[in-house]
Amino acid sequence: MKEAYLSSGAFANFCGTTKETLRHYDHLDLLKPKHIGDNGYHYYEAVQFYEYYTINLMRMTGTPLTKIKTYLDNQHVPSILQLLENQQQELLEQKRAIENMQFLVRNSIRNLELGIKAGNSSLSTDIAYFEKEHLLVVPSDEFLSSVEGTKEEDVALIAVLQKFKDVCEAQGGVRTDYQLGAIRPLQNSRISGLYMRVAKPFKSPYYRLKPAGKYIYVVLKMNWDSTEAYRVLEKSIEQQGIRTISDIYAYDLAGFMINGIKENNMTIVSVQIEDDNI
Amino acid sequence: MKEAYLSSGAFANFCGTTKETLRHYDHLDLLKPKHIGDNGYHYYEAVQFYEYYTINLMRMTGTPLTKIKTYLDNQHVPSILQLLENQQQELLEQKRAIENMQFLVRNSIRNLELGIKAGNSSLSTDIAYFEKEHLLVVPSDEFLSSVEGTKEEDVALIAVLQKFKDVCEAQGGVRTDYQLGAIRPLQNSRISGLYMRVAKPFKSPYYRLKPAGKYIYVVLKMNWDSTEAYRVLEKSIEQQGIRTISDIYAYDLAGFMINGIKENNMTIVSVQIEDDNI
DNA sequence: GACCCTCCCCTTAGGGGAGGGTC
DNA sequence: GACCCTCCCCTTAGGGGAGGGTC
Repeated sequence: MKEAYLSSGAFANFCGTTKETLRHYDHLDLLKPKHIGDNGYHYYEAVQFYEYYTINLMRMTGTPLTKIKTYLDNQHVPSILQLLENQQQELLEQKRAIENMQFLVRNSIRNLELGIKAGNSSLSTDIAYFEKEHLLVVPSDEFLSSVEGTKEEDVALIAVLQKFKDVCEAQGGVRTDYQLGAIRPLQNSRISGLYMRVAKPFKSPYYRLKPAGKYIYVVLKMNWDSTEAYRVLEKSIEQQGIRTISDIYAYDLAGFMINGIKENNMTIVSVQIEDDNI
Repeated sequence: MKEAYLSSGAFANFCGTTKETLRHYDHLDLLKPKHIGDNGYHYYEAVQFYEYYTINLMRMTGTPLTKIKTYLDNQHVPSILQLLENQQQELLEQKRAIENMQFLVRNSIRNLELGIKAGNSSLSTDIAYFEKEHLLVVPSDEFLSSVEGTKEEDVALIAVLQKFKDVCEAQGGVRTDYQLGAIRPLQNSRISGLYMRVAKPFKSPYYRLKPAGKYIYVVLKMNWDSTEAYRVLEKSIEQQGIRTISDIYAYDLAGFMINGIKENNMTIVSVQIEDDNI
């Protein structure tokens, strides 16, 4: 029963890989068939599944095959333990990177859907319940001081992005999608700060919670200039006698994914209002 | 201010990549510098960071650069949305794969440390508190029937592994490290079933909880044959008048990582006992 | 007919210089 | 001195045949 050999194809199938891969490992002396028939056929034993499994595990975390070979060649318990601890660290980092991207992708989908839903034509306000968001807010004056003698529109994007990057790193790698938004008080043409959404709250004066609640908003499409959107929003608030409880948030919904074309541009401008309005 | 160009090196640094990568993207017409100086220098604009960022995101999930190019070339909102949803799916799968490996690595580390701690020399019993484990148990008779006319030692490993794989898959991808253990009733030389540890409980007659609690155990080293370990354990239980509340679990601690060498072999044989023993 | 073998050539996403010019 | 350019060659982990034999 012990000599229940598997042909290369059968063994590959059992391991969930291909003959070519096994062949490659054979050439590297990494995993060799236990027996070679007179016909030249490669035969593997079932227990070699564990060897393949080990190789696969190490490979998954990016260990090169040559390095794997040295580990397998001298099976030394402490160094295997060391390797495993490195693997564990590596896996943690990979997981973090994936969670980063998940945040990014989730945000992008949410933004695009919000923009698409808004329809294409009129610039009209609407009221909806918005979920809470965690923001990293940098006050305008921190940019203005870093780039001398400029008005806010002129602040170099590079300085802005660098600032956000620095803050994120200082907070130990806060997760953001680098999508910029602006905060402006009502009835005031000056932006008080720029923000990015982040995944979680963090301890810093740069953190601000954008609370869940009712918001009045307008989506501006196919146009870079948001002053018209601000105007429509403010007029609507005044005419309907709505009591607001936040500044104005302006946020680019199209995002970096499709920001190359003017027709794709979508900006949402919103203000939180008291729950009992309307 | 808008023409604040960045040299290739500065831009690469800002994006967290290298000049060579940017050069590669340039050649592929994937991300080209906004301006080329008379000296041949490549200059990028800060806003191109977002283009790099997009490329990087897609690349992270395995999208080939040529495909990324077609997406970027025709910025079409619905197809970008489609792409993002694929990315999301892909990220979920990658995360699952990583969690699989984390389970595997964590188990291996735990096992090796348990084995190392046990010391090298004597075959003596000890009592300790063990955490609960989730097991996938396949009764012996299911193997015996699948391989006709064999005793348990002779059951082909391939059939055993295949059986476990099938059960795992039938349960929707139950997570295991494929490390085999055996269950044997006390005072009985016949194994009642084989098991593997799994990450979580699952709904199936094959699932069994190995509860947390006090266990008496012995670690066997540098020896494949565990009958001696069984004997020592049973004798100890009898002599000390210990009241047991489980069958005997025999489990290979060295695992597939280092199972090539007899000197590395480590098997733990344990039985749960009543909490008020000793 | 389905499987297996041994060459042998090909791919993706860059990395690493050499040799020479630019800030 | 630090940075940048254009060739040009190299790498990892296999994939894809061609041409020919085996179960």
